[in-house]
Amino acid sequence: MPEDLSDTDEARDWERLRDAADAGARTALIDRYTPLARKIAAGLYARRPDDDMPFEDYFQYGVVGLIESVDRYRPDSRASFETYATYRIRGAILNGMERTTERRDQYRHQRRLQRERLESLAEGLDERARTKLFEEMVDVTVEVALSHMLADTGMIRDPVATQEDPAYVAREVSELEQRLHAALERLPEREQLVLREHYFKQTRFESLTAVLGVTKGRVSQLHKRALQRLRETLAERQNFDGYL
DNA sequence: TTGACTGTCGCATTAATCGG
DNA sequence: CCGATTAATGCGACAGTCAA
Repeated sequence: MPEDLSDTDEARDWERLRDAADAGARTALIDRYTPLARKIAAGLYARRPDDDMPFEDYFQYGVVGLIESVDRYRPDSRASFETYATYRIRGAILNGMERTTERRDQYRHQRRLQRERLESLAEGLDERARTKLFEEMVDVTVEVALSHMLADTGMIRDPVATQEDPAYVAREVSELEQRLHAALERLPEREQLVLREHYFKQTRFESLTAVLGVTKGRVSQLHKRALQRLRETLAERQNFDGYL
């Protein structure tokens, strides 16, 4: 975050975000407060009960909370954004820790896969590799976002249910959720199923073989293809790089 | 006690291949 | 060409062994 961003810039960003749903303003605001998320994550990390979760994940959950904050905060509300966001960021990290404890094994496994993907790019950063790195970042982000949201809400919110359930009507759905949901909806049925089962219910590929009537090798291929499609869809619309 | 080594398990991924 | 299977591969976690 640039140090010289003035309060005026920030006020203008809030205005652009609220009035015009300006993606650039949104990213700027997220960038501006990322250090806050890092600070809160560091505080919680220092008092961590165990070593199950690496710092990057505290931070990652913090950023998710920050994004939610930016999307839901009303500039004209009484509380300052920092106060509002601090509460949410903290909550997001604590939720993340709780879920992590509950699903330790699945979590570790998932992390390994994510790490692999990024580490495979660590060497020889020429221009082509950089492009690829960005694509991989989007890919990993999609996975992290999916596991976070699907696990958190039980399911990406169903638009039909949203209309019928007053509790949901009142609740704002974040832009990222909407995008993911839209992208997910566009996937072929079987690929959707793989993602929903795998990320929401932590269903192993082996168990999906019975549901889909295919072997786990095929499930893996469907999973890979689904992520690829999601990545392409999300990359079409820009600004996804603001999420990590 | 410790830490290096080895084997095994459970999992996802991938290359090769098949069949419609 | 596309969807699917099979077999091989790779990886982390974990447990057991054994010498230092």
